[in-house]
Parts: sequence; structure tokens; C-alpha cells
Amino acid sequence: MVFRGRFARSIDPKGRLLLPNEFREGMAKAPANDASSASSFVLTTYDGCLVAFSLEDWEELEQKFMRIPNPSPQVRAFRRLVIGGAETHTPDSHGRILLSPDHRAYAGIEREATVLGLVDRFEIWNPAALKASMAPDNLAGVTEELAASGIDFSL
Amino acid sequence: MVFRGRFARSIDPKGRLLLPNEFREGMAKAPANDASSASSFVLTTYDGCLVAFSLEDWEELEQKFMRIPNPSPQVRAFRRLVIGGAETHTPDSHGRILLSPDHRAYAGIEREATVLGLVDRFEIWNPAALKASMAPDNLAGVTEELAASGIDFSL
DNA sequence: TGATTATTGGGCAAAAGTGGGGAAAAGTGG
DNA sequence: CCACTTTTCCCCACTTTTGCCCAATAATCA
Repeated sequence: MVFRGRFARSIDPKGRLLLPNEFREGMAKAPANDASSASSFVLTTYDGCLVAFSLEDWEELEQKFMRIPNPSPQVRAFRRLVIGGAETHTPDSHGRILLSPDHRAYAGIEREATVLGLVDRFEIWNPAALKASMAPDNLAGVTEELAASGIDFSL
Repeated sequence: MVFRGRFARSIDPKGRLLLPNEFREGMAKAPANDASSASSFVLTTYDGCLVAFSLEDWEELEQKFMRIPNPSPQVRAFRRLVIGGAETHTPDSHGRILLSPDHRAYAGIEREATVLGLVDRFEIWNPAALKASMAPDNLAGVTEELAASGIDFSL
């Protein structure tokens, strides 16, 4: 499954977020009736947003982080944010998840959110924060950086 | 298939854009009846317009971006714009696609649009924005830059 | 001019998105 | 250990959007 696309979503009064229809892998859709093995995933905090990984990918990441030998205070702090911020979610029958108060606070999400597909993961943002993060100022020098990395993106 | 040419298009009240007849590769044309394997493609946000790539080309690009090791904040922001802005489209039986509200907003497209062929990709612009982007001011120094790159364009 | 194809518009059914009631479960305090 | 409060989950109802189809107008070709 590839997560692709940017979707505006409202958070309902109960704090629920409806995942884009495109992101609900093998899970039960409203009209369908069968399997309904709602696939759960992990949501964590990073970069001012919430990042979602499949359970498998997450477990791998988790192991990598926890196996770092002699972690510096910075690494320990980073782990507390990223690993400690992880929550497992299983969407309801409509494909919605209930964002925890903690996660909403971290990402500054209130009534509106933007869901952003990034191939093997997706992110959940406060729309204004996302826009700010993609502003030209934050992109300055990327082209050069990419070129320096020896990769040609022909964009 | 080579995309070539500049086409003025109107956006209908539902937000649909009719692709130039020349750009509909192996997809079903109105009168034809056969296969009708409407070829889907990817549309993303960049440079203030929407850029379309074939699915194959896009998947390659996507992988390149997502495989950058230890991406800097700038690269992450860039990915959010370019990779996160990608949407898959499959034209309807008339060769039309429905532009998402997000894409229309990004490119500032309302009632009119210009479709621009660029060999292996094409772009969709707000006509005024395209004109502005091609204004003499934005072309200043190109000749020198091209010369510096050691390539002779004889133009 | 007549026939064919391109472009545009709009109706309608199905699906997606949104909101909220109320039961069940979890948490809290005596 | 029990009663009470709060949160979570499951379900139903409503609104909006999307996808599919058909029709009308404009352009092109012979």
C-alpha cells in the first residue's frame, strides 16, 4: 500500500479524525461486510506533526532506536519524543481514529487537520503549521542540497 | 509519448479539467470503444503549478526522495510539498480529471487553466501565473547560466 | 453543407465525510 | 469493594462530494 495525496479533514467534536478512504488498506468499508480486519497502525510525534507507520515498519524502527549503544542525552530525549510518543490505533467501522488529547496538543490540532501521504507513512498536521513548514523560506537551498547529494531529480 | 504544446482549458463548475486530446496516451477516446485502459498518472504540486508524471516515472522519483538517508529539515519540507502533494488521477471516459480543492488552491486555478507539455511531463497552470513566471524578469541571466553549464543551446 | 470529433455542461445514484445518541468500558474516589 | 464520573466505542442519520452517464454546443474535415 502506498500512501499518496493531501487531504483536508475536520476533527469532530469528539476529537475523531476520519482517515482518507484511500488510506484504509485491508479494512472494512462501510457498505462491505466481510473480513473487516481493521489494520491497526502506530502514530507518533515528530517534527511538530503526527506520523503514522504500519505496525511492522514501526517495530523495526523501534528496535533500531532502542539498540543504539551508549545513547547520548540527546538521543535519549529524542527517543522519549518519538518512541515514547507512539500510540497504537485501530480505526472504527468508518475508518476514524480518536486522537489523544496529548497528540492533539503536540500537533496543535483542534478543528481542522491535513493528512499527508508520504509513500510508506503518512502525517497528520495542523493545516497552518504544514503550510508554514512548506513555505519557500524552509525550502531555501534544497535544490543545491539535493544536487550535492549526487541525486538528479529533474524537477 | 511526448507531451508537446500549450493548451488553454476551462475548468467546469465541478472542477473538472479536460486534458488535451494529444495527451491521452493509450486511453479510451470518446468514439473508440475498445480496451479503454485509461492510463492513470500522478499530479503533484511544485513551482506554483501542478506537474503531471506518468505513474512509472513518478514511482521512481518517489523512491529517490524517500530513500534519502537522514534527511535534513529542508529535505523533509520539500518532500511534504512534492511527495505529499501527489495525487493519482484516472481520466474519465471523456479524458477529464477532477482537480482536488487542494490542488486548485495551490495553483490558484479557478475557471481557466493552461496545460503545458514538457516532453516527459506536463504542467497545469493558472494562466496569469504562467505568464508571470515566463516574464523577462524571471529569465534574466539564463543565457549566462546555460553557458556556464557548458552546454551550447544555440538559441 | 453534412458528418464526425472535440469540448463543455449537468443529472443522478453511490460513496465518502460529518455529527451525535447512547451503551459499554475504564478510571476515580470513598 | 462499590458507586459515580468520564471516556471510548458502536451504531444510525444526514450532508456533501465523486463517478458515471447522457446531452448540447463548438470546431474540424471532407
